[in-house]
Amino acid sequence: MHDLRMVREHIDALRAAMRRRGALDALSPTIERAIALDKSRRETIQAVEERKAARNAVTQQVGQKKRGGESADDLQQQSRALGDEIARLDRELAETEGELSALLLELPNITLDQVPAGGEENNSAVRSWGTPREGARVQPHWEVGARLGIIDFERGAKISGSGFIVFRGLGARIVRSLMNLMLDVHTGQHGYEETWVPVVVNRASMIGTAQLPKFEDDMYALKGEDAFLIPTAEVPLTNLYRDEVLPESQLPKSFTAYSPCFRREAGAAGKDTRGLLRVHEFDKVELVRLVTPETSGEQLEILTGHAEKILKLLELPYRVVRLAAGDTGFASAHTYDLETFAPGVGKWLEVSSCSNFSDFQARRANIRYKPTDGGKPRFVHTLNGSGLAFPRVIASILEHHQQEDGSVRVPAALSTYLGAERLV
RNA sequence: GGACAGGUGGCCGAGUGGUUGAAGGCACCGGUCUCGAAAACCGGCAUACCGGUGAACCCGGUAUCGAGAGUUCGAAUCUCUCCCUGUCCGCCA
Repeated sequence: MHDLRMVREHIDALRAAMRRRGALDALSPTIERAIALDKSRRETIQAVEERKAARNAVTQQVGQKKRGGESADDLQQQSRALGDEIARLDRELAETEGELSALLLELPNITLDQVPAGGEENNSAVRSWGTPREGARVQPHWEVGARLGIIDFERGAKISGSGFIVFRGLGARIVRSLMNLMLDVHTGQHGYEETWVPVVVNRASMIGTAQLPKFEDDMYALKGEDAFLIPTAEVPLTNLYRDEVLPESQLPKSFTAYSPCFRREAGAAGKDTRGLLRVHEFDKVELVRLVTPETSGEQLEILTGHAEKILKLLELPYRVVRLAAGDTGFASAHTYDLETFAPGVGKWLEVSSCSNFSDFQARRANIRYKPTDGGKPRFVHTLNGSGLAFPRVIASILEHHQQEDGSVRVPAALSTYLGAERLV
């Protein structure tokens, strides 16, 4: 969400930012309407506050007269009349502010200077690690998984529906091992606080991290309650300090959590339907950081490095892609996608998306910090990234580490947890 | 799920219709005192929004006592709904 004053005073910058996202045409009416509403909002505020001040003066006189035993019928009459006007203006104001804040929630974040304008075609790899493997003789992961008996797609679909997976035997154990590996590295080497959070959250939390109101169709909503299954642990983790003020000395705060993630993928029907590439429920270890505004740029580099570390440990070649403005998520100001190559499907798979949200989420969620120098509370900057998402990592492992004989080599960092060096 | 009891400023806590944004205390900041510190004493100490030509400061106004709605000339105080917390009972992994 944007600061109303910023919208008012830097409207050109806002328009330019929307243009870089390729969304100016679509959002221009929203911006114009917001500006108009802001103007009428302030006019109404002035009108209503003037009357409130008048009424306050009158009712005080009523009080004095009554205490003196006098009647105050005329004053009461006057106050009642003012009250009627106030009620009318208050309704008008509520209506205006309701529409205005709804509009503000629809505007995406402003991307940072280093983010190129335009869409996906302007994404650029900023670095890469390892060598993507030639894939002609590599079996896709869904065939490997079925052949080894570690992934049961059919029964997942039977018990839950398409896009739900059952891992079995060593497959299930791989999930548990990935969870332990990632949490151990992020807590032990990267200094994150390990957390275990609810996967059901309320509407306020979903608005705080900007899944709502725009993406409600992609969320699993609980029947009979205003609550949702999380699409990522980003939601509970970032909202931990919603409506709180942290001492600056506690920043940066960093949290990691394993959680299942639930996504309806409403807009993606028919895309990546095979295998593990796009499922409705998956597992992930998430990284979240709350930092001071001055440091969020460097903090994104740090966080991205933490996610990369896992790919290195799993010996999976990857590239780091800086997303162009039009491909950058709604709430993000700067995003790096981590993509690992899966030779069996012949695709780069996004296994992590590391973002700096600047103060966009902090403003919505009202997460602030008190500066050490004694200044007024300011909004923190929030960041998060997957570290990493399991299914595509598993797909990549099954394909990249596939051997000539069809078995799969387990990288050393993982085999410690798995208790097996090969999947046969 | 049922029955009670509660939700007031950073914290504790007073306040049941009218100069209450809110007593008192703690914490915090400044000062006096002291060689210095402690104690004592004095003073300060909420946030948001609107306006006063932009910013800083300042000034005026409005709102805020869990949230929302209502009664009233006037609500922290009365009524209703909801949320949350505590205690007891029931149920349950």
